[in-house]
Amino acid sequence: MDETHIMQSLVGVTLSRAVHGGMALAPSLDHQGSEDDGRKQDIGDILHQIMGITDQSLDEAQAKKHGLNCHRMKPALFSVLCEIKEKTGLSIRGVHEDEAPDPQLMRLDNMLLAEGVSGPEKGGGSAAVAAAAAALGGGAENSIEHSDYRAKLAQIRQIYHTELEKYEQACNEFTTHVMNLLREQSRTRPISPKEIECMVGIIHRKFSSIQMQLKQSTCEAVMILRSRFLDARRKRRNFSKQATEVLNEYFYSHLSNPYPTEEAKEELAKKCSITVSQGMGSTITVSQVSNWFGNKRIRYKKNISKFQEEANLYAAKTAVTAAQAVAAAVQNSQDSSSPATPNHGFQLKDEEFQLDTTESKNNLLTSMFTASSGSFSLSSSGDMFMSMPSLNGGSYQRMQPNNTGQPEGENIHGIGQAAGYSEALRGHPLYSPNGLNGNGGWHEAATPSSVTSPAEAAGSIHSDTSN
DNA sequence: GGTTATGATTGTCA
DNA sequence: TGACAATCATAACC
Repeated sequence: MDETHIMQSLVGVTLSRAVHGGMALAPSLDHQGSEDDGRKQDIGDILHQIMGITDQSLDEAQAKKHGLNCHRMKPALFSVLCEIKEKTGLSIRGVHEDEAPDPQLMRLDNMLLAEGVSGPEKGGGSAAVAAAAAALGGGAENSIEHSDYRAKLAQIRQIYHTELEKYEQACNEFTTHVMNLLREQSRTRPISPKEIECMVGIIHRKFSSIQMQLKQSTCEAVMILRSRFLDARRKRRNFSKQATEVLNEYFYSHLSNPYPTEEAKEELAKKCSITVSQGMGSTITVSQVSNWFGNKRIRYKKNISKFQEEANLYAAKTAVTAAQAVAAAVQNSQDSSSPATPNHGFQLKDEEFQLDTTESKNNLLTSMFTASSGSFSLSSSGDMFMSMPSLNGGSYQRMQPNNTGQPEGENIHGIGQAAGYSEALRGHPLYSPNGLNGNGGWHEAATPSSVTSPAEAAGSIHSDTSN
């Protein structure tokens, strides 16, 4: 628009002034009268041709351009154009604008640097991963997720750098192209180096805004990655069946005081270090054990009846295990002390308990003892279940039968107690809602001073064997 | 797709 | 600091 304006003003005013003022024009212009008018007309035609170049084909324009470049009036016209342009101050606007760094861009850069996307390749993102892991309180158990996280981060990093490189290359190419164009144009129109610089600045700003979009989307991708991999809620996986069983066994075998100590938790965590379901390959941590017990206590307390069956199941299960262990112990004892006495009540019972499923064991136990529980010393078995070896493969000391040749029914002390547990589930304070204190808590049900079983085996993880 | 189960988080309290 | 209660978010099941 300005070019046209300039041209028009050139034709109307400036040029005539230039012509009459004796600027660097051909000497023939100093002639007078009608000849002057003819020259003006000539210049007007030239300018008209210049203006018309844009409407012509490339070849036509090229040819015309060459003709004009060779025209004798060209230097004079060009200098006039330069003068006008300088006076009108059209050039170089905003060259030095926006010199201050964009805070948004700075934020993005900082974040990408912190996340290990930009910056040095070495250890890319590992610091961020480590920090995130520390924040989550995780340890080696998160290594798999973290390696996955790193892999994804590396992928993002690679895409980011590739795209960035592309943009930079495109920017350079475009800048070079524009500069060449401007240099070429500067032969026919006044273009100062500052203008070229200004144009380069504009191009760079345009490209940097595109880069900012790239950085922004990269940041978003990293955020999504973080939330997916490092937000524990998102990565929730159910524990494996075995792990749950281990935890449940402990819980129900310590129902009077289901508060494992740190050591017990560690032991449980170790014992549960079976891969959680869905093959994530993680192990259960101490804090997960704590969570599990916290949840379990609350949910058990909230709906005891619902857990009754489960409690029954684990009771029977543990009882059977205990009975088997007792039988084995007795067998060993007999083998070593009185090999001449091959038959003992335990052996038969042991065989009877070689059942396939826990349920069938449970049913058997129930059918065996429910009706005749009176014949077994339930009183002595009140918390027998508490002392049963549940998970650590530890001691059965409290389960050692009295090897005193009592009648068979009473000899199967452990089994009787197991039945007693079954009974207790219905009536014993330890396994009834009454086992909880008035506030629905366990703390008063088993005081710390009384929970340590003297018979607890060394190394046992039972931290809170009941009273 | 709705419901239930369950692991994890958060805020509060002792 | 650990336990509890409420809640969230997801998995699992129908």
